[in-house]
Amino acid sequence: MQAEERQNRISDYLNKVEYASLEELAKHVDVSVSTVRRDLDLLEAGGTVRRTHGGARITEPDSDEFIFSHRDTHQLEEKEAMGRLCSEIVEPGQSIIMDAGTTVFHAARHLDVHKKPQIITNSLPIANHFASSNLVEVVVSGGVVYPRLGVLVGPAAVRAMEEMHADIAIMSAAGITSEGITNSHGLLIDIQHAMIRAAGKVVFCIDHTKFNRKSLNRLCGLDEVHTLITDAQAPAKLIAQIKQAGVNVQVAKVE
Amino acid sequence: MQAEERQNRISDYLNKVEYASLEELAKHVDVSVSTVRRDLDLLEAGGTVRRTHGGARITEPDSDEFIFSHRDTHQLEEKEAMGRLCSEIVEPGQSIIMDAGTTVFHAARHLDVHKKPQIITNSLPIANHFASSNLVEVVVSGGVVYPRLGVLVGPAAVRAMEEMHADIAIMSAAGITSEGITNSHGLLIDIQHAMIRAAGKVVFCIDHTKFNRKSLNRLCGLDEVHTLITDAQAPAKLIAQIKQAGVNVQVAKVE
DNA sequence: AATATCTATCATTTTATATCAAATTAGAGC
DNA sequence: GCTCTAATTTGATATAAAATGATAGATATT
Repeated sequence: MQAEERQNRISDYLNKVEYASLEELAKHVDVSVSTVRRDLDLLEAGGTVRRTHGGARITEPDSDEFIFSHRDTHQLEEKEAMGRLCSEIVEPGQSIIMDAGTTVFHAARHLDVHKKPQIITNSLPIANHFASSNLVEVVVSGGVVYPRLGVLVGPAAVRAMEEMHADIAIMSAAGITSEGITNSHGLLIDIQHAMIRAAGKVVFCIDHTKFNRKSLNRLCGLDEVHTLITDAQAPAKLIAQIKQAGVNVQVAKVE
Repeated sequence: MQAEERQNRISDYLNKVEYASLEELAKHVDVSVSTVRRDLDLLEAGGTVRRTHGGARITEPDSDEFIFSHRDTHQLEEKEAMGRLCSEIVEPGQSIIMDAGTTVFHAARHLDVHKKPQIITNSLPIANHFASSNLVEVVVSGGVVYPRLGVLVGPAAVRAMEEMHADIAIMSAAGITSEGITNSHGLLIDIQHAMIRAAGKVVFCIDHTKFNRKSLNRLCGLDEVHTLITDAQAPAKLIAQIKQAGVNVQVAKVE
Protein backbone atom coordinates (compact mmCIF):
# COMPACT_ATOMS: atom_id res chain seq x y z
CA MET A 1 0.00 0.00 0.00
CA GLN A 2 1.19 3.49 -0.80
CA ALA A 3 1.79 6.01 1.92
CA GLU A 4 -0.82 8.43 0.67
CA GLU A 5 -3.46 5.76 0.32
CA ARG A 6 -2.69 4.58 3.81
CA GLN A 7 -3.07 8.07 5.20
CA ASN A 8 -6.39 8.42 3.46
CA ARG A 9 -7.57 5.21 5.01
CA ILE A 10 -6.45 6.36 8.43
CA SER A 11 -8.22 9.64 7.90
CA ASP A 12 -11.40 7.92 6.73
CA TYR A 13 -11.32 5.54 9.62
CA LEU A 14 -10.92 8.38 12.08
CA ASN A 15 -13.75 10.20 10.45
CA LYS A 16 -15.94 7.23 11.20
CA VAL A 17 -14.93 6.40 14.71
CA GLU A 18 -13.80 9.89 15.70
CA TYR A 19 -11.10 8.48 17.95
CA ALA A 20 -8.76 5.50 17.74
CA SER A 21 -5.68 4.22 19.51
CA LEU A 22 -2.39 3.78 17.70
CA GLU A 23 -2.60 0.00 17.94
CA GLU A 24 -6.08 0.04 16.52
CA LEU A 25 -4.97 2.14 13.58
CA ALA A 26 -1.85 0.03 13.04
CA LYS A 27 -3.97 -3.09 12.86
CA HIS A 28 -6.51 -1.45 10.60
CA VAL A 29 -4.03 -0.42 7.92
CA ASP A 30 -1.66 -3.29 8.68
CA VAL A 31 1.58 -1.46 9.31
CA SER A 32 3.72 -0.87 12.36
CA VAL A 33 2.90 1.58 15.08
CA SER A 34 5.92 3.65 14.08
CA THR A 35 4.51 4.22 10.63
CA VAL A 36 1.14 5.14 12.02
CA ARG A 37 2.87 7.68 14.21
CA ARG A 38 4.61 9.24 11.24
CA ASP A 39 1.40 9.26 9.21
CA LEU A 40 -0.45 10.94 12.02
CA ASP A 41 2.26 13.59 12.28
CA LEU A 42 1.69 14.42 8.64
CA LEU A 43 -2.06 14.37 8.97
CA GLU A 44 -1.85 16.57 12.02
CA ALA A 45 0.28 19.05 10.11
CA GLY A 46 -2.47 19.06 7.52
CA GLY A 47 -4.89 19.94 10.27
CA THR A 48 -7.39 17.13 9.76
CA VAL A 49 -6.27 15.13 12.75
CA ARG A 50 -5.20 15.83 16.28
CA ARG A 51 -2.82 13.61 18.18
CA THR A 52 -3.52 12.54 21.71
CA HIS A 53 -1.60 10.29 24.04
CA GLY A 54 -1.97 6.82 22.73
CA GLY A 55 -4.16 7.70 19.81
CA ALA A 56 -5.59 10.28 17.50
CA ARG A 57 -8.85 12.06 16.94
CA ILE A 58 -10.29 13.94 13.99
CA THR A 59 -10.48 17.66 14.45
CA GLU A 60 -14.17 18.34 14.68
CA PRO A 61 -15.74 21.26 12.92
CA ASP A 62 -16.07 22.38 16.55
CA SER A 63 -12.57 23.72 16.32
CA ASP A 64 -11.64 26.41 13.89
CA GLU A 65 -10.39 25.16 10.62
CA PHE A 66 -11.45 28.49 9.23
CA ILE A 67 -8.71 29.98 7.16
CA PHE A 68 -7.25 32.37 9.70
CA SER A 69 -4.65 30.37 11.48
CA HIS A 70 -2.14 29.78 8.74
CA ARG A 71 -2.75 32.94 6.78
CA ASP A 72 -1.72 35.39 9.41
CA THR A 73 1.36 33.75 10.83
CA HIS A 74 3.54 36.81 10.25
CA GLN A 75 1.93 39.06 12.76
CA LEU A 76 0.76 36.24 14.93
CA GLU A 77 2.75 37.37 17.97
CA GLU A 78 1.39 40.87 17.73
CA LYS A 79 -2.15 39.69 17.25
CA GLU A 80 -1.89 37.38 20.21
CA ALA A 81 -0.64 40.23 22.35
CA MET A 82 -3.44 42.47 21.13
CA GLY A 83 -5.92 39.70 21.86
CA ARG A 84 -4.68 39.41 25.44
CA LEU A 85 -4.86 43.13 25.97
CA CYS A 86 -8.31 43.28 24.48
CA SER A 87 -9.62 40.55 26.77
CA GLU A 88 -8.52 42.58 29.78
CA ILE A 89 -10.92 45.36 28.90
CA VAL A 90 -13.89 43.08 29.34
CA GLU A 91 -15.65 43.20 32.70
CA PRO A 92 -17.42 40.15 34.14
CA GLY A 93 -20.93 39.63 32.84
CA GLN A 94 -20.74 42.14 30.04
CA SER A 95 -22.39 41.69 26.68
CA ILE A 96 -19.92 41.92 23.84
CA ILE A 97 -20.45 42.32 20.15
CA MET A 98 -17.61 40.66 18.29
CA ASP A 99 -16.84 41.53 14.72
CA ALA A 100 -15.58 38.98 12.21
CA GLY A 101 -11.85 39.27 11.61
CA THR A 102 -8.62 37.62 12.57
CA THR A 103 -7.64 40.15 15.23
CA VAL A 104 -11.02 39.91 16.90
CA PHE A 105 -10.84 36.15 16.71
CA HIS A 106 -7.61 36.25 18.68
CA ALA A 107 -9.28 38.44 21.24
CA ALA A 108 -12.04 35.85 21.52
CA ARG A 109 -9.51 33.11 22.13
CA HIS A 110 -8.04 35.01 25.04
CA LEU A 111 -11.31 36.00 26.59
CA ASP A 112 -11.74 34.53 30.04
CA VAL A 113 -14.88 32.40 30.01
CA HIS A 114 -15.08 32.64 33.77
CA LYS A 115 -16.08 36.26 33.32
CA LYS A 116 -19.29 34.78 31.91
CA PRO A 117 -19.57 37.18 29.03
CA GLN A 118 -22.48 37.28 26.64
CA ILE A 119 -21.14 37.18 23.10
CA ILE A 120 -23.00 38.54 20.10
CA THR A 121 -21.35 37.77 16.80
CA ASN A 122 -21.74 37.17 13.09
CA SER A 123 -18.58 35.08 12.93
CA LEU A 124 -18.88 31.32 12.80
CA PRO A 125 -15.31 30.74 14.03
CA ILE A 126 -16.03 32.80 17.11
CA ALA A 127 -19.38 31.09 17.69
CA ASN A 128 -17.67 27.71 17.37
CA HIS A 129 -14.97 28.71 19.75
CA PHE A 130 -17.42 29.38 22.52
CA ALA A 131 -19.99 26.74 21.64
CA SER A 132 -18.36 24.08 23.78
CA SER A 133 -18.46 26.12 26.96
CA ASN A 134 -21.68 26.60 28.79
CA LEU A 135 -20.34 29.45 30.79
CA VAL A 136 -20.64 31.74 27.81
CA GLU A 137 -23.91 32.68 26.19
CA VAL A 138 -23.45 33.12 22.48
CA VAL A 139 -25.94 34.90 20.27
CA VAL A 140 -25.46 34.48 16.55
CA SER A 141 -26.85 36.87 14.00
CA GLY A 142 -28.54 35.21 11.09
CA GLY A 143 -27.34 35.63 7.54
CA VAL A 144 -25.67 34.05 4.57
CA VAL A 145 -22.33 32.37 5.20
CA TYR A 146 -19.50 34.05 3.37
CA PRO A 147 -17.45 31.09 2.13
CA ARG A 148 -14.04 30.34 3.61
CA LEU A 149 -14.24 33.10 6.21
CA GLY A 150 -17.39 31.89 7.89
CA VAL A 151 -18.83 35.36 8.30
CA LEU A 152 -22.57 35.85 8.27
CA VAL A 153 -23.54 38.65 5.91
CA GLY A 154 -26.58 40.09 4.15
CA PRO A 155 -29.71 41.92 5.23
CA ALA A 156 -30.63 39.34 7.86
CA ALA A 157 -27.29 39.90 9.59
CA VAL A 158 -27.71 43.68 9.46
CA ARG A 159 -31.22 43.49 10.84
CA ALA A 160 -30.14 41.17 13.65
CA MET A 161 -27.43 43.59 14.72
CA GLU A 162 -29.79 46.54 14.56
CA GLU A 163 -32.00 44.82 17.12
CA MET A 164 -29.16 44.16 19.54
CA HIS A 165 -27.70 46.14 22.34
CA ALA A 166 -24.37 45.45 24.01
CA ASP A 167 -21.91 46.94 26.47
CA ILE A 168 -18.92 46.69 24.18
CA ALA A 169 -18.24 46.12 20.51
CA ILE A 170 -14.87 44.65 19.61
CA MET A 171 -14.19 45.56 16.00
CA SER A 172 -11.54 45.23 13.34
CA ALA A 173 -10.93 47.14 10.13
CA ALA A 174 -8.68 47.39 7.08
CA GLY A 175 -7.40 50.94 7.47
CA ILE A 176 -7.03 53.79 9.93
CA THR A 177 -5.97 57.41 9.40
CA SER A 178 -6.47 60.64 11.30
CA GLU A 179 -9.70 61.03 9.36
CA GLY A 180 -11.23 57.82 10.59
CA ILE A 181 -11.54 54.13 10.02
CA THR A 182 -12.20 52.36 6.73
CA ASN A 183 -12.93 48.81 5.67
CA SER A 184 -12.82 47.01 2.38
CA HIS A 185 -15.70 44.62 2.42
CA GLY A 186 -18.87 46.25 1.20
CA LEU A 187 -20.94 43.44 2.62
CA LEU A 188 -19.56 44.04 6.07
CA ILE A 189 -19.87 47.80 6.29
CA ASP A 190 -23.59 47.87 7.01
CA ILE A 191 -23.24 45.19 9.66
CA GLN A 192 -20.35 47.00 11.30
CA HIS A 193 -22.32 50.26 11.32
CA ALA A 194 -25.12 48.47 13.12
CA MET A 195 -22.64 46.97 15.57
CA ILE A 196 -21.17 50.35 16.42
CA ARG A 197 -24.62 51.85 16.93
CA ALA A 198 -25.64 48.93 19.14
CA ALA A 199 -22.71 49.14 21.54
CA GLY A 200 -22.16 51.46 24.46
CA LYS A 201 -18.42 51.33 24.00
CA VAL A 202 -16.54 50.76 20.76
CA VAL A 203 -13.15 49.05 20.82
CA PHE A 204 -11.11 48.66 17.66
CA CYS A 205 -8.28 46.13 17.32
CA ILE A 206 -6.08 47.30 14.48
CA ASP A 207 -2.49 46.18 13.93
CA HIS A 208 0.24 48.52 12.67
CA THR A 209 0.04 47.38 9.04
CA LYS A 210 -3.34 49.08 8.74
CA PHE A 211 -2.07 52.46 9.88
CA ASN A 212 -2.11 55.32 7.36
CA ARG A 213 -4.08 53.16 4.97
CA LYS A 214 -7.43 53.97 3.47
CA SER A 215 -9.73 51.29 2.21
CA LEU A 216 -12.78 51.53 -0.01
CA ASN A 217 -15.53 52.20 2.47
CA ARG A 218 -15.63 54.65 5.32
CA LEU A 219 -16.67 52.90 8.49
CA CYS A 220 -16.64 55.61 11.14
CA GLY A 221 -14.86 58.68 12.44
CA LEU A 222 -12.42 58.63 15.34
CA ASP A 223 -15.02 60.37 17.50
CA GLU A 224 -17.07 57.20 17.50
CA VAL A 225 -14.16 55.10 18.80
CA HIS A 226 -13.66 54.74 22.55
CA THR A 227 -10.58 52.54 22.63
CA LEU A 228 -8.02 51.53 20.03
CA ILE A 229 -5.82 48.54 20.61
CA THR A 230 -2.76 48.18 18.43
CA ASP A 231 0.78 46.80 18.55
CA ALA A 232 4.13 48.38 19.30
CA GLN A 233 5.09 48.87 15.67
CA ALA A 234 2.32 51.34 14.97
CA PRO A 235 3.66 54.79 13.96
CA ALA A 236 3.92 57.10 16.96
CA LYS A 237 2.85 60.16 15.02
CA LEU A 238 -0.52 58.78 14.00
CA ILE A 239 -1.05 57.34 17.46
CA ALA A 240 -0.54 60.83 18.90
CA GLN A 241 -3.10 62.27 16.49
CA ILE A 242 -5.59 59.57 17.36
CA LYS A 243 -5.10 60.20 21.05
CA GLN A 244 -5.69 63.89 20.45
CA ALA A 245 -9.02 62.99 18.88
CA GLY A 246 -10.04 61.62 22.27
CA VAL A 247 -9.43 57.94 21.69
CA ASN A 248 -7.99 55.82 24.46
CA VAL A 249 -5.08 54.12 22.67
CA GLN A 250 -3.54 51.00 24.17
CA VAL A 251 -0.40 49.44 22.76
CA ALA A 252 0.08 45.69 23.18
CA LYS A 253 3.58 44.55 24.01
CA VAL A 254 4.81 41.25 22.65
CA GLU A 255 6.22 39.16 25.46
CA MET B 1 -8.57 3.27 27.13
CA GLN B 2 -6.88 6.54 26.35
CA ALA B 3 -7.15 9.71 28.36
CA GLU B 4 -9.13 11.68 25.86
CA GLU B 5 -11.83 9.12 25.28
CA ARG B 6 -12.05 8.38 28.97
CA GLN B 7 -12.74 12.02 29.75
CA ASN B 8 -15.46 12.09 27.15
CA ARG B 9 -17.07 9.07 28.70
CA ILE B 10 -16.91 10.62 32.13
CA SER B 11 -18.46 13.76 30.74
CA ASP B 12 -21.21 11.84 28.99
CA TYR B 13 -21.91 9.78 32.07
CA LEU B 14 -22.19 12.88 34.20
CA ASN B 15 -24.55 14.36 31.67
CA LYS B 16 -26.78 11.39 32.20
CA VAL B 17 -26.70 11.05 35.95
CA GLU B 18 -25.93 14.68 36.78
CA TYR B 19 -23.91 13.62 39.81
CA ALA B 20 -21.59 10.70 40.48
CA SER B 21 -19.11 9.67 43.15
CA LEU B 22 -15.47 9.13 42.32
CA GLU B 23 -15.76 5.39 42.91
CA GLU B 24 -18.75 5.21 40.64
CA LEU B 25 -16.89 7.01 37.88
CA ALA B 26 -13.77 4.93 38.43
CA LYS B 27 -15.75 1.75 38.03
CA HIS B 28 -17.61 3.09 35.02
CA VAL B 29 -14.49 3.88 33.00
CA ASP B 30 -12.42 1.16 34.65
CA VAL B 31 -9.47 3.13 35.96
CA SER B 32 -8.23 4.05 39.40
CA VAL B 33 -9.73 6.79 41.51
CA SER B 34 -6.51 8.79 41.16
CA THR B 35 -6.93 8.95 37.43
CA VAL B 36 -10.55 9.96 37.74
CA ARG B 37 -9.44 12.76 40.02
CA ARG B 38 -6.96 14.01 37.48
CA ASP B 39 -9.50 13.73 34.68
CA LEU B 40 -12.04 15.67 36.66
CA ASP B 41 -9.49 18.41 37.31
CA LEU B 42 -9.06 18.79 33.58
CA LEU B 43 -12.77 18.67 32.89
CA GLU B 44 -13.38 21.23 35.59
CA ALA B 45 -10.82 23.52 33.99
CA GLY B 46 -12.83 23.16 30.80
CA GLY B 47 -15.87 24.37 32.68
CA THR B 48 -18.19 21.47 31.92
CA VAL B 49 -17.90 19.80 35.29
CA ARG B 50 -17.78 20.93 38.87
CA ARG B 51 -15.96 18.99 41.57
CA THR B 52 -17.57 18.25 44.89
CA HIS B 53 -16.32 16.33 47.88
CA GLY B 54 -16.27 12.74 46.84
CA GLY B 55 -17.66 13.24 43.40
CA ALA B 56 -18.49 15.56 40.57
CA ARG B 57 -21.54 17.05 38.95
CA ILE B 58 -22.30 18.55 35.62
CA THR B 59 -22.39 22.35 35.67
CA GLU B 60 -25.39 22.71 33.42
CA PRO B 61 -27.33 19.53 32.91
CA ASP B 62 -28.87 19.10 29.52
CA SER B 63 -31.31 16.53 28.30
CA ASP B 64 -29.24 13.63 27.16
CA GLU B 65 -31.48 13.33 24.16
CA PHE B 66 -29.37 15.87 22.35
CA ILE B 67 -25.80 15.09 23.13
CA PHE B 68 -24.09 15.41 19.82
CA SER B 69 -22.02 12.33 19.76
CA HIS B 70 -21.28 10.12 16.81
CA ARG B 71 -19.30 8.01 19.15
CA ASP B 72 -21.80 5.23 19.58
CA THR B 73 -20.43 3.09 16.85
CA HIS B 74 -23.43 0.76 17.02
CA GLN B 75 -25.80 2.94 15.14
CA LEU B 76 -23.10 4.69 13.21
CA GLU B 77 -23.40 2.39 10.22
CA GLU B 78 -27.16 2.82 10.13
CA LYS B 79 -26.93 6.57 10.38
CA GLU B 80 -24.34 6.70 7.64
CA ALA B 81 -26.59 4.59 5.41
CA MET B 82 -29.56 6.83 6.18
CA GLY B 83 -27.45 9.86 5.40
CA ARG B 84 -26.50 8.46 2.00
CA LEU B 85 -30.07 7.61 1.16
CA CYS B 86 -31.23 11.02 2.27
CA SER B 87 -28.72 12.78 0.08
CA GLU B 88 -30.08 10.95 -2.96
CA ILE B 89 -33.45 12.61 -2.54
CA VAL B 90 -31.96 16.04 -3.14
CA GLU B 91 -32.19 17.43 -6.68
CA PRO B 92 -29.54 19.80 -8.07
CA GLY B 93 -30.05 23.44 -7.13
CA GLN B 94 -32.70 22.83 -4.51
CA SER B 95 -33.01 24.81 -1.33
CA ILE B 96 -32.90 22.60 1.73
CA ILE B 97 -33.78 23.33 5.32
CA MET B 98 -31.68 21.17 7.58
CA ASP B 99 -32.69 20.50 11.14
CA ALA B 100 -30.18 20.14 13.98
CA GLY B 101 -29.57 16.55 14.95
CA THR B 102 -27.07 13.79 14.47
CA THR B 103 -28.99 11.97 11.75
CA VAL B 104 -29.44 15.14 9.75
CA PHE B 105 -25.80 15.94 10.23
CA HIS B 106 -24.89 12.65 8.62
CA ALA B 107 -27.16 13.48 5.74
CA ALA B 108 -25.32 16.78 5.37
CA ARG B 109 -22.00 15.01 5.25
CA HIS B 110 -23.16 12.86 2.36
CA LEU B 111 -24.78 15.63 0.40
CA ASP B 112 -23.14 16.13 -2.95
CA VAL B 113 -21.90 19.72 -3.09
CA HIS B 114 -21.80 19.53 -6.87
CA LYS B 115 -25.57 19.58 -6.82
CA LYS B 116 -25.09 23.17 -5.65
CA PRO B 117 -27.75 23.08 -2.99
CA GLN B 118 -28.80 26.04 -0.94
CA ILE B 119 -28.73 25.09 2.71
CA ILE B 120 -30.79 26.77 5.39
CA THR B 121 -30.00 25.66 8.91
CA ASN B 122 -29.91 26.50 12.57
CA SER B 123 -27.11 24.00 13.24
CA LEU B 124 -23.56 25.29 13.62
CA PRO B 125 -22.00 21.90 12.85
CA ILE B 126 -23.86 21.80 9.54
CA ALA B 127 -23.00 25.41 8.74
CA ASN B 128 -19.35 24.69 9.46
CA HIS B 129 -19.40 21.63 7.31
CA PHE B 130 -20.40 23.59 4.24
CA ALA B 131 -18.61 26.83 5.05
CA SER B 132 -15.41 25.81 3.29
CA SER B 133 -17.10 25.10 0.00
CA ASN B 134 -18.16 27.94 -2.23
CA LEU B 135 -20.40 25.68 -4.27
CA VAL B 136 -22.93 25.63 -1.48
CA GLU B 137 -24.79 28.66 -0.29
CA VAL B 138 -25.46 28.42 3.42
CA VAL B 139 -28.04 30.53 5.22
CA VAL B 140 -27.89 30.49 8.98
CA SER B 141 -30.81 31.41 11.18
CA GLY B 142 -29.91 33.69 14.01
CA GLY B 143 -30.39 32.73 17.61
CA VAL B 144 -28.75 31.77 20.86
CA VAL B 145 -26.23 28.93 20.73
CA TYR B 146 -27.33 25.94 22.72
CA PRO B 147 -24.08 24.83 24.37
CA ARG B 148 -22.33 21.67 23.22
CA LEU B 149 -24.84 20.97 20.48
CA GLY B 150 -24.26 24.15 18.55
CA VAL B 151 -27.94 24.58 17.76
CA LEU B 152 -29.35 28.04 17.38
CA VAL B 153 -32.52 28.42 19.40
CA GLY B 154 -34.84 31.11 20.70
CA PRO B 155 -37.29 33.57 19.16
CA ALA B 156 -34.78 34.91 16.65
CA ALA B 157 -34.29 31.41 15.25
CA VAL B 158 -38.05 30.85 15.01
CA ARG B 159 -38.60 34.16 13.28
CA ALA B 160 -35.81 33.48 10.81
CA MET B 161 -37.33 30.17 9.83
CA GLU B 162 -40.78 31.68 9.49
CA GLU B 163 -39.42 34.04 6.88
CA MET B 164 -37.81 31.28 4.83
CA HIS B 165 -39.06 29.14 2.06
CA ALA B 166 -37.39 25.97 0.82
CA ASP B 167 -37.96 23.01 -1.48
CA ILE B 168 -37.21 20.38 1.14
CA ALA B 169 -36.86 20.18 4.89
CA ILE B 170 -34.70 17.38 6.26
CA MET B 171 -35.76 16.80 9.83
CA SER B 172 -35.07 14.57 12.80
CA ALA B 173 -37.10 13.76 15.89
CA ALA B 174 -37.07 11.82 19.13
CA GLY B 175 -40.11 9.62 18.60
CA ILE B 176 -42.52 8.31 15.98
CA THR B 177 -45.79 6.39 16.34
CA SER B 178 -48.82 5.86 14.14
CA GLU B 179 -50.22 9.02 15.67
CA GLY B 180 -47.39 11.23 14.54
CA ILE B 181 -43.99 12.56 15.35
CA THR B 182 -42.78 13.93 18.68
CA ASN B 183 -39.67 15.66 19.95
CA SER B 184 -38.35 16.30 23.40
CA HIS B 185 -36.86 19.71 23.44
CA GLY B 186 -39.32 22.54 23.90
CA LEU B 187 -36.90 25.08 22.51
CA LEU B 188 -36.73 23.26 19.21
CA ILE B 189 -40.39 22.52 18.66
CA ASP B 190 -41.31 26.01 17.52
CA ILE B 191 -38.38 26.15 15.16
CA GLN B 192 -39.21 22.77 13.69
CA HIS B 193 -42.83 23.80 13.19
CA ALA B 194 -41.62 26.81 11.26
CA MET B 195 -39.31 24.61 9.22
CA ILE B 196 -42.10 22.25 8.27
CA ARG B 197 -44.36 25.14 7.26
CA ALA B 198 -41.56 26.68 5.21
CA ALA B 199 -40.79 23.61 3.15
CA GLY B 200 -42.57 22.23 0.12
CA LYS B 201 -41.55 18.70 0.97
CA VAL B 202 -40.85 17.31 4.44
CA VAL B 203 -38.36 14.47 4.88
CA PHE B 204 -37.80 12.89 8.28
CA CYS B 205 -34.69 10.86 9.13
CA ILE B 206 -35.55 8.69 12.10
CA ASP B 207 -33.64 5.59 13.13
CA HIS B 208 -35.32 2.46 14.50
CA THR B 209 -34.64 3.27 18.16
CA LYS B 210 -37.17 6.11 17.94
CA PHE B 211 -39.98 3.91 16.71
CA ASN B 212 -43.00 3.43 18.98
CA ARG B 213 -41.65 6.10 21.25
CA LYS B 214 -43.46 9.22 22.31
CA SER B 215 -41.62 12.24 23.52
CA LEU B 216 -42.87 15.31 25.35
CA ASN B 217 -43.95 17.56 22.53
CA ARG B 218 -46.02 16.74 19.50
CA LEU B 219 -44.25 17.94 16.38
CA CYS B 220 -46.59 16.96 13.55
CA GLY B 221 -48.94 14.32 12.21
CA LEU B 222 -47.97 11.76 9.61
CA ASP B 223 -50.07 13.61 7.02
CA GLU B 224 -47.52 16.40 7.08
CA VAL B 225 -44.64 14.04 6.28
CA HIS B 226 -43.78 13.32 2.66
CA THR B 227 -40.88 10.94 3.11
CA LEU B 228 -39.56 8.96 6.03
CA ILE B 229 -36.05 7.56 5.96
CA THR B 230 -35.18 4.90 8.48
CA ASP B 231 -32.94 1.86 8.86
CA ALA B 232 -33.55 -1.83 8.39
CA GLN B 233 -34.15 -2.57 12.04
CA ALA B 234 -37.30 -0.48 12.24
CA PRO B 235 -40.38 -2.59 13.13
CA ALA B 236 -42.22 -3.70 9.99
CA LYS B 237 -45.62 -3.31 11.57
CA LEU B 238 -45.26 0.38 12.29
CA ILE B 239 -43.65 0.97 8.90
CA ALA B 240 -46.72 -0.55 7.27
CA GLN B 241 -48.99 1.74 9.25
CA ILE B 242 -46.94 4.76 8.31
CA LYS B 243 -47.05 3.79 4.65
CA GLN B 244 -50.81 3.45 4.89
CA ALA B 245 -50.95 7.02 6.15
CA GLY B 246 -49.54 8.06 2.79
CA VAL B 247 -45.88 8.50 3.73
CA ASN B 248 -43.18 7.42 1.30
CA VAL B 249 -41.02 5.23 3.54
CA GLN B 250 -37.48 4.43 2.48
CA VAL B 251 -35.34 1.94 4.37
CA ALA B 252 -31.57 2.41 4.27
CA LYS B 253 -29.54 -0.74 3.88
CA VAL B 254 -26.16 -0.97 5.59
CA GLU B 255 -23.48 -1.98 3.13
C1' DA C 1 -13.25 12.01 67.41
C1' DA C 2 -14.13 9.05 63.57
C1' DT C 3 -14.47 8.72 58.89
C1' DA C 4 -13.98 10.03 54.38
C1' DT C 5 -11.76 12.69 50.96
C1' DC C 6 -7.96 15.40 49.18
C1' DT C 7 -3.01 16.49 48.04
C1' DA C 8 1.51 15.18 47.08
C1' DT C 9 4.70 11.80 46.01
C1' DC C 10 6.80 7.78 43.83
C1' DA C 11 7.39 3.26 41.56
C1' DT C 12 5.38 1.10 37.63
C1' DT C 13 3.55 1.02 33.25
C1' DT C 14 2.53 3.13 28.99
C1' DT C 15 3.55 6.15 25.24
C1' DA C 16 6.72 9.30 22.64
C1' DT C 17 11.14 10.53 20.43
C1' DA C 18 15.32 9.58 18.12
C1' DT C 19 18.13 6.52 15.80
C1' DC C 20 19.53 2.84 12.79
C1' DA C 21 19.46 -1.30 9.87
C1' DA C 22 16.53 -3.67 6.59
C1' DA C 23 13.23 -3.29 3.01
C1' DT C 24 11.27 -0.92 -0.54
C1' DT C 25 11.14 2.28 -4.24
C1' DA C 26 13.04 5.43 -7.93
C1' DG C 27 16.15 6.57 -11.25
C1' DA C 28 20.35 6.04 -14.28
C1' DG C 29 22.82 3.54 -17.42
C1' DC C 30 23.18 -0.27 -20.43
C1' DG D 1 13.54 -4.77 -20.58
C1' DC D 2 17.17 -5.49 -16.82
C1' DT D 3 20.66 -4.43 -13.09
C1' DC D 4 22.81 -1.61 -9.99
C1' DT D 5 23.04 2.29 -6.88
C1' DA D 6 20.96 6.15 -4.20
C1' DA D 7 17.17 7.79 -1.78
C1' DT D 8 13.33 6.99 0.71
C1' DT D 9 10.34 4.47 3.66
C1' DT D 10 9.56 1.21 7.04
C1' DG D 11 9.91 -1.49 11.42
C1' DA D 12 12.44 -2.19 15.51
C1' DT D 13 14.82 -0.66 19.53
C1' DA D 14 16.92 2.12 23.19
C1' DT D 15 16.17 6.11 25.78
C1' DA D 16 13.20 9.99 27.36
C1' DA D 17 8.80 11.59 28.80
C1' DA D 18 4.22 10.93 30.33
C1' DA D 19 0.35 8.84 32.51
C1' DT D 20 -1.23 5.70 35.91
C1' DG D 21 -2.21 3.45 40.42
C1' DA D 22 -1.00 3.07 45.05
C1' DT D 23 0.14 5.08 49.32
C1' DA D 24 1.00 8.25 53.27
C1' DG D 25 0.11 12.36 55.52
C1' DA D 26 -2.95 16.58 55.48
C1' DT D 27 -7.54 18.37 55.35
C1' DA D 28 -12.31 18.42 55.36
C1' DT D 29 -17.08 16.42 56.73
C1' DT D 30 -20.12 14.15 59.91
